[in-house]
Amino acid sequence: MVREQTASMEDYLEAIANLREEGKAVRVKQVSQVLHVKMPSVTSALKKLSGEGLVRHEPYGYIELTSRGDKAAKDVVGRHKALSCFFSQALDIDPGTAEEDACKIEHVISRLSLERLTKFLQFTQACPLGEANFSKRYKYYLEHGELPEECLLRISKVKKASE
Amino acid sequence: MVREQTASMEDYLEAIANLREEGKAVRVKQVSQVLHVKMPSVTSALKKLSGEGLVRHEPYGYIELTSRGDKAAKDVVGRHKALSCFFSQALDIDPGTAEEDACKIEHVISRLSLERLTKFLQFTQACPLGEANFSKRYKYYLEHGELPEECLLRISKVKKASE
DNA sequence: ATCTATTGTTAGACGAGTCTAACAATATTC
DNA sequence: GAATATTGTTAGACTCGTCTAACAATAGAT
Repeated sequence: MVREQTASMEDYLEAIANLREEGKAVRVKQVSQVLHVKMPSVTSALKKLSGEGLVRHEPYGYIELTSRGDKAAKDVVGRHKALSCFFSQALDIDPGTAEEDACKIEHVISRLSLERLTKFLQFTQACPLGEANFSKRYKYYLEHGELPEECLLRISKVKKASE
Repeated sequence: MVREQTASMEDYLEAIANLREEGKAVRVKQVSQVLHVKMPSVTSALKKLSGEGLVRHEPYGYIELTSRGDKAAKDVVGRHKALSCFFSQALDIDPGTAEEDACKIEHVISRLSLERLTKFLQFTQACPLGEANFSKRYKYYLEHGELPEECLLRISKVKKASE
């Protein structure tokens, strides 16, 4: 699946899908507010996306995604979630920054890197190595700039145990 | 330090800095080849960057960075290196993809996330937790889809040792 | 020193995406 | 149900960054 939409068009698809998800009426005004653009920009984007069969929109009516549009939107949303998850959980970034970065990076990251990022997150959460998990030790390292005592401690214990 | 350049202009600065670094003569042709754009695009970019005092360039002459331009370029290059390093080393992505992704993401990632990514990499490399380091275990997980034996094993050993 | 190949520049078109201004349709309110 | 407010559309300007085509300067070869 090649990336066939520009960053902007992906943003429109994503915004429509999110509004849909929140049960809100999807109208030009809403989209324009979410994306911080003026209404004519939305109209113009909708025209383009309709032309490509990703969106259904009669003038002055509600905005809907076609099944193809929905698929494309879900793809973007998935990328977004994976990224913001990675940033906030693995890197302990504040939600605001995590969102911001996800919004930008979602348009440019490769499939492979995204998949690996996800797996990395799963791994760090699945491989706790004792009572303190990886994330906790990382956060200690972030705060103090050096490895946590218990991390070094554990190494010596392991060595003893395997002797 | 706010991001004051567009992605394109950052690409030009970066390319000039890299060519410089490699000791090559920095000319319009070289830059155009590196960035896969035509020469008029380079000329036009140079005009813009000169106007902003980031580049020195007499018509038909060599291209140089001013000190401000150099600073800006070093900043981009630093972001690029941090990212490609993270992708290739922490996520075990092939160098080609790591480069590609770094090239895109370097223009949009926040300072904070970049810093954390770097620290994360340092941490995973500094916190080996025994003979097999974190990266190795992660790569095992990548290949086999489950935690390595020795990882689970170590946990029990640690538990035994601390009993 | 001239002729040719290469490199670089200028001019101008184009596509993408945004905006403002003006107008049109729909909703709301009295 | 007419007056007004809100929402949406159209038209057209603008920026950014790219391109092609045509021309100009420099470098290299004979």
